[in-house]
Amino acid sequence: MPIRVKDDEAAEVRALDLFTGLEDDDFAALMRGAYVQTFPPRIELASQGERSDFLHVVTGGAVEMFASWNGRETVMATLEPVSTFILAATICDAPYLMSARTLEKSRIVLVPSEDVRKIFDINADFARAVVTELGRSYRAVVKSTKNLKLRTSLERLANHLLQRYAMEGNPTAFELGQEKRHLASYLGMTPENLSRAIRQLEPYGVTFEGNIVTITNPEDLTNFAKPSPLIDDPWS
Amino acid sequence: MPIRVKDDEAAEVRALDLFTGLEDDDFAALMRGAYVQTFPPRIELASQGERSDFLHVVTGGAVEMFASWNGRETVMATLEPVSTFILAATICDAPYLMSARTLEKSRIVLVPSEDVRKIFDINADFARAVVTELGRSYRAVVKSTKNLKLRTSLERLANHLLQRYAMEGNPTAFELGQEKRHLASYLGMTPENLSRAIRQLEPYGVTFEGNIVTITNPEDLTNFAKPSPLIDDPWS
DNA sequence: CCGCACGCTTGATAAATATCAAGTCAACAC
DNA sequence: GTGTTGACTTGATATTTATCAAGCGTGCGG
Repeated sequence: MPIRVKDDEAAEVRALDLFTGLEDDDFAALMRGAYVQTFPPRIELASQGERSDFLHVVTGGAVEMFASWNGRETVMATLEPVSTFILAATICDAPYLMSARTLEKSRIVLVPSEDVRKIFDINADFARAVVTELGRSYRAVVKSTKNLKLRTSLERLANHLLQRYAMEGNPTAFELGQEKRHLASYLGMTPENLSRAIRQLEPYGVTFEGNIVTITNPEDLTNFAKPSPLIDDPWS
Repeated sequence: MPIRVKDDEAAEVRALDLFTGLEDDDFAALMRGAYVQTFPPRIELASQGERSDFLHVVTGGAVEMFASWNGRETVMATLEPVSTFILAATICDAPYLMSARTLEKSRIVLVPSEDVRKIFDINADFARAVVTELGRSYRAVVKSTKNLKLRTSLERLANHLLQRYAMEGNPTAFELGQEKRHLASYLGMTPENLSRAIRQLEPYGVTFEGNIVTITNPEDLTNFAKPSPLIDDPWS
C-alpha cells in the first residue's frame, strides 16, 4: 500500500543538493506522486537490466549497489541516508546498470521517474542541480576506476581506511560500519585476502578488533597509502 | 596564434549530439570564442589536477585519456573524431581527473569553459543535452568498472575484440587501430600479458598479423566472451 | 647500407590474488 | 544449555598477473 511522504521526511529529502534549488510548488509536485516504503534487510530494490520507474532516495538504513555477470558479483557502492540512486538511469530513461539491495531495514522514498523528467524539463534550476549531481557521480566512478587500475588491493585498503578515518574526524578508533566481506568486494578482493591484507597493515599501525579499527600511526599509514585528492577526495 | 573556427569544421562540431539542439545564435556565440589548433603527436593537452579553461572537441587525429598515480600510469580511454572531452570538469568547474595527450597529429577545437557554462545557464535545450552526454559518460565508466571487477584480462580482451568487430561491421579481418601497448594499458594488463592473451584466444578463432585482427569463428569467441549489453554495449 | 631505437614477443621467475578446506568464534533459535 | 548457522580467519595450493631479461623485426636517420 503506497504511503504518502510525511512532511518531516520530505524535509530531509529536500535538504539534498539535488532538491534545495527547487521552487516550493515544484518540490511539492514531486512529493505528491512519491511514496515511502520500509523494506526489510536483503531486499532487492532494483535489478540491473530493468527500466527505471522511480528515482530512489534512501532516508533510513543502508543500501548496497552491486553488479553481476556470468555468476560473479561485485559491490559497486554502499549508500547511507540521505542519498539518491539511479539518477542517471532515470534521466536517460535507460536500463539500470547496477542492482540495489537493502543491507538492513531501510526507508526508501520513491519518486516517479516521469515526474522527475517532467520537472527537469520545465525547471532550469533543477536541471542544473541534476547536472551537478551527475557530474559528481561521474567523477566518483572515474576515481574508482583509477583506484582499481593504479593500485594494488593492499593500497586500496590502506586508502579506504584513511578515508573512513578522515570521515569520522580522525579518531584513534572507529567502527568499520560494514561487514568485511562487503568491504572486500567493494575493494575488489576476496574476504580471505582482506583478512590477510589487514594483517599486512599492522606494521603501519592498523589494528582490527572485530569491526573496530584502530589507527595508531596515521603518518606511517599515509606514507604507505599515498592518498591523492584526484582519487580519494569524495568531494570535487 | 589562435585561429577562428571555419564554417566546415564548425559544422562537424555542431553535428555532435551535444550541440544539435542549440539555437543558431547560441551555437554561433560558442564558436565566436572558440578556436582551433593542430597539435603534433604526443602533446599533453590537459593534465590531471589542472583546472578547466576549455571544453575540448577532437575534430581530427586521436586523443588518449590517461591517469597516473605514484609513478604508475594507465590509459582510461581513446577518443576519435568527433568527440568532446572534459565536459564534467568544465561544467562542475573542478580539476581534471584525467590527463589527455595526442596520439597522432590532431585537430582540437577549444571552447572556453566560461562560454559553455553561460549558454548552459540560459538554454534549457543545451542543459538537457549536457545531461544526456554526462549520463552517457557516467554509464560508460560504470560499465568499465564492471568490466574490470567482474572479468579476467582474457575475458576483457575477448569482449573488446568482439566490440571492435561489431563496430567495423563484422568483417573477417580489421585493423586494431591502436598500438598494442596502449590497448594493454586500456584493458588493465601489461604488454607482455596482452601478447600471451592473444595466443590464448587462438583456439577461439582469433589471429593477429601485426595490427590486423582476424576473427574466423565469431560464435566460438562470443561463447567464450559472453558479452552483455550492460557492460559492452557502447550505447544506452 | 648500417646501426640504432622501439615496439613486440618469449621464457623464466616472482608477486599478487583466488580458491579450497578446515577450523574458530559469536549470535541465535530451540 | 545445546546445536546450528554464518562470518571470519588461517594455511595450503593454484591461478592470474607482473616483472625481468633476452631476442626479434621493422622503420628510420645518418
